[in-house]
Amino acid sequence: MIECSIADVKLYEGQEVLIKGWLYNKRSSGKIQFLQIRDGSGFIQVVVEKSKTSPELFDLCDHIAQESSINVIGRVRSDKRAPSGYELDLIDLSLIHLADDYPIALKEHGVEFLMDNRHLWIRTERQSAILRIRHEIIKSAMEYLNNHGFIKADAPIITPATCEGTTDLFEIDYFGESAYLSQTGQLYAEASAMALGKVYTLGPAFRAEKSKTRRHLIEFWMLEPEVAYLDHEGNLKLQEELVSYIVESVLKNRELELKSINRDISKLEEINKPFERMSYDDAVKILQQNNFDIQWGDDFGSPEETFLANLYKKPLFVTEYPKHCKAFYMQPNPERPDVVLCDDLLAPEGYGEIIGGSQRIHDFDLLVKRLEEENLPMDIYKWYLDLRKYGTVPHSGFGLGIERTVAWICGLDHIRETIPFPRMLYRVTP
RNA sequence: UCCUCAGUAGCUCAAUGGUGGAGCGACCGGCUGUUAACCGGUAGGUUGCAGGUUCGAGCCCUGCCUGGGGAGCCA
Repeated sequence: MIECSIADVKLYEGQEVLIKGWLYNKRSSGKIQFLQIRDGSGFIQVVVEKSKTSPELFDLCDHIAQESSINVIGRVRSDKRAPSGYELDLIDLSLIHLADDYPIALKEHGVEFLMDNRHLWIRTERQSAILRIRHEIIKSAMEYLNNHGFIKADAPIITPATCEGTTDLFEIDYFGESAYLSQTGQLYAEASAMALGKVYTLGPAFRAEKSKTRRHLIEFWMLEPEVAYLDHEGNLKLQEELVSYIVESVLKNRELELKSINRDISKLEEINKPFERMSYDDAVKILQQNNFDIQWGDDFGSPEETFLANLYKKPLFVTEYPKHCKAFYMQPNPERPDVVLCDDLLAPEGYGEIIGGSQRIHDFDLLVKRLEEENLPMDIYKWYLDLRKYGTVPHSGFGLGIERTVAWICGLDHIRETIPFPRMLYRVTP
């Protein structure tokens, strides 16, 4: 007897296999039953014919409730009618646990109901496919970086103060002192890059902002590469390479999942290097020509970003924003000190910003001046300023938002489906 | 925080100010190729909460609660 996963069933045509899984759905037609089962790796249909089954076994199959756990022994048969190309003819089945009335029907449900039942919703074909694609995105991103000499050097989640100075933080009691949940690992990644050269951090980021849109989570995951001796231009190239590699890997390794969520694959196949580029100056001109009420110096909102991104089929870099729109640590353009060497990477199809990156200020005096201009507390950044006192070098990095990348690659309407248990405004359960 | 929409059966939704219904799910029965199967039957309700208007309120008014979508902020 071969025990195998549903994903591997294709390797055992004509043979008997044991699958340990759950009953996903059931249809019956009197003397024939169709059990759809799942095991986490995929879905397959088990055919139960009355004429080929004992009365006890046939009756057992007829009474298994949705999401009951079962072990199925069956013979693998290829069948053109099956979505995955294979079916199992039942030989034996044992019931591990008979499920109670299952709340989630394979029908339409409302958002609130599904979110209340997120712990069960993730069992559905669509949600589990999205989570497998999320895994592929994280795996391939790490694979790319690992293969290019990067060291994974994670940043702390509990931090003493704000890194960027603006956004709201979650405060925690750290043995009587105030500490905060990290909103970015970047400053620590910069320190690690000075030790290890090329590094990345991967971890959750927390923003206590009352954002209530389809693009925002309170807790989201961010991949933040940081590279010593890398300039702005090199930073853009690294982002292009990484994102193209991720898209290629998903297309190559998650074809079934993309199909099962009805993703238009042709749109992903157009994603290749080089990506589109546009300076902030040009972006303002284009927006003004298209009747946006915007002046040089204004930051873009999402309607502006969406308009710009929709001009192209590939991701778009918008570069060199005005200094005052961006964080204190970004390096001004030496030839034009009113703008900084930064980029936002906007995903196509209206998915908006998936990366924010920049070359960092490496000059001690300039960094101090910027901290003063932003009225940030100097003592908290003492260790960060040390990096500019002991062998400072030009360096660059960026943050890739995992969930927004998943939403774009999967073509989802809402970011809440991109992570197993989303944390959103006013929702912390399940 | 602001703008906007919504709350009726376990779920998705109907119901002109005048006797609260249907589909799905559950349960019972029928059907040998179903793909969210189909057909027949049974059970299932404090219409989010509190007031008000009215002969009469699921429906109109006020307040509150909960949720959806959007803005700002950003990944």
